[in-house]
Amino acid sequence: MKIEHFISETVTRSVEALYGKAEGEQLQIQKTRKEFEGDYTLVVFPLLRRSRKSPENTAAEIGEYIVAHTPEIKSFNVIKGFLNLTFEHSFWRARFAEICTDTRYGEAPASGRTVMIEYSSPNTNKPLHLGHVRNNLLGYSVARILQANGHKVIKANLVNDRGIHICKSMLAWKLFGNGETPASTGMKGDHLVGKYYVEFDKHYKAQISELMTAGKSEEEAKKSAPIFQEAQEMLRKWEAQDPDIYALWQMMNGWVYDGFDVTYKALGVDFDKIYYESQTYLLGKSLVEEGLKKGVFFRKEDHSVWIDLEADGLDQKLLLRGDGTSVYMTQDLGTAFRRFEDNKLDDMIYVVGNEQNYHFQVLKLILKKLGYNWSDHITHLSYGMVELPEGKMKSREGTVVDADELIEKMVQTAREMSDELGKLNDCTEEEANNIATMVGLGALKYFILKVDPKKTMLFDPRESIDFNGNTGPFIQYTHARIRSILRKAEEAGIDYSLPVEADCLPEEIELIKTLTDYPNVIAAAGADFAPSIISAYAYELAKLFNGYYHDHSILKEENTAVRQMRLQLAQEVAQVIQHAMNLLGINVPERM
RNA sequence: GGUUCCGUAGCUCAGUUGGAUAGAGCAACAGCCUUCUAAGCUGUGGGUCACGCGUUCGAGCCGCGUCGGAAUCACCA
Repeated sequence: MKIEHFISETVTRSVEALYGKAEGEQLQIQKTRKEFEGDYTLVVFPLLRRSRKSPENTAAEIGEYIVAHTPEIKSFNVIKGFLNLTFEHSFWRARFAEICTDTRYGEAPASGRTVMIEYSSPNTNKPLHLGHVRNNLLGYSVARILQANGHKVIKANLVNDRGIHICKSMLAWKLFGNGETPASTGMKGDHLVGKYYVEFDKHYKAQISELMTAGKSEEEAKKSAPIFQEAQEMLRKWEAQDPDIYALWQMMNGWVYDGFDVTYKALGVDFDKIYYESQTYLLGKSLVEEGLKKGVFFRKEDHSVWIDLEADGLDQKLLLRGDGTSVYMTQDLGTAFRRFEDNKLDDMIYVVGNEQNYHFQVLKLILKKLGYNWSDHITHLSYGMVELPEGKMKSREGTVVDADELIEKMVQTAREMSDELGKLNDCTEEEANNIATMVGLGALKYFILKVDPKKTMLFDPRESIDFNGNTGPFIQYTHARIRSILRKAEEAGIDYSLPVEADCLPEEIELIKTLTDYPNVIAAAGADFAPSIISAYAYELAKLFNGYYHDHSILKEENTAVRQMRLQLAQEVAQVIQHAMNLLGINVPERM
């Protein structure tokens, strides 16, 4: 039985026996805080009306009753209105034995729900940067967490492969590229295409200032710059499926996809479905027709279609241009509809930056007004910007942190640090590289995932590369140490798989209690889409074990039963750490 | 101006449905390698939880207001 159920049932029964049945009132039970004696605590303040006694007397009365009627509970103490209950060691041992035999500990049974999570969704005109890294890591981790909560998860990526941005790169490549390819330059495809996007911008800016010195206003200059008009012409040709443009588009996008694949692989993220906007951008028009018929939308004189959301505190929003072409919102209405219909989704989660909060607010509202109740099951997992110590990232000013460079730097630093510390001296070159990769990426991933998604976060490259403190490598390190102990136990032929009856130290009880909490942590992280809850837990567990590890010997313990219990405990801690890190998409090395 | 979000130690961040004396890490200082991995452990100092009012036995958390910051309010995606 789950421990929370056991406690709440026990306490509820006792309270009812003393004061009669409660009327839907929830008892407040929580883990006892470290500075007090006890395992679980009942807050008695809400019960005072029924007991008609002081908080202290009420708590004492309940405590006496519980201890007298519950063999598993050893003792109680009362501080103000808090009743602290202490359990017998045998109770914790039994609970620990349950955890050890559960091979899928922490994971919830199948829920029968299907959830789609869309993340990454890159543009194909430039490489991924730090903002995308946050997006990808969040999306992937939340997908893992939802799986652990028993849901069927579909990871989706909607690639924005068409539009004026890619045409800019294409045009600049055509004009100035001299036939360069990833193969001929040795450049990663996305970086090569990105290079021409920058190239376009350079010429564009030059033309604008030229036109402005010739007397045009900035706005005019922006519109009439020849290179810009040429890019627009290219987009028109693309939409008309001009064979030459189409071939160029396919070739350059292909380069970008090859480049993205490398980055995704390095980050350890993947997808079940990849959608391309070139195939979905015409969707949604029928929904607009439907909305017009229902009178939810209206048409203006120029034939453009709008919805008036002023009554909802928002403003008017365009849904279809005057020439009948669709806009972003049209497409998103269409794709949402298709996805719910095609996949029988229960929930849809979009991992998209907070600059689109308004968009998703409107999207949900419109679907609701069209009568689609599944609109309530759309979640925008919004995340804040990643800022640098010097200020904001601006791609045009060259202050972006490139994802590939960052990954390389992290791995390289991990390698340098471990060489310096002599950590990997007896590894082969290949092993050492693998470990450095896990550690470098672990540092990066943990650094990003431990922050609440909705907050703007500061990425300090120097701090992220510091492997001390509340970091991924610290947790990985704890895991590696435990594995090392277990290897040695195995070499010594110690069998610690059998149940043991040793008494536990307070630190050991503490560890078991923390392990007991793991399923709740996964559930909470799943409900809030919050990898940060998992990371906080993993750190707490690792820290707890580290302190214990320093103060008590495991292999050298002479009492066989105690040693077995400690080995079992170590093994279980390692497994839970590994599982938790897995949910964050972080690999844990066997040694480091 | 409207909408949404943020404001917690010098810095970066936690803080579960409202509960006990608000927690970590970094930085600073003082200890700890003859003993299972020192990428570690132990200790010290550091706070008007932006501010005010309210609800409550009880507020960092809930409500209202003020101040400060961010995003957004495109026939871009």
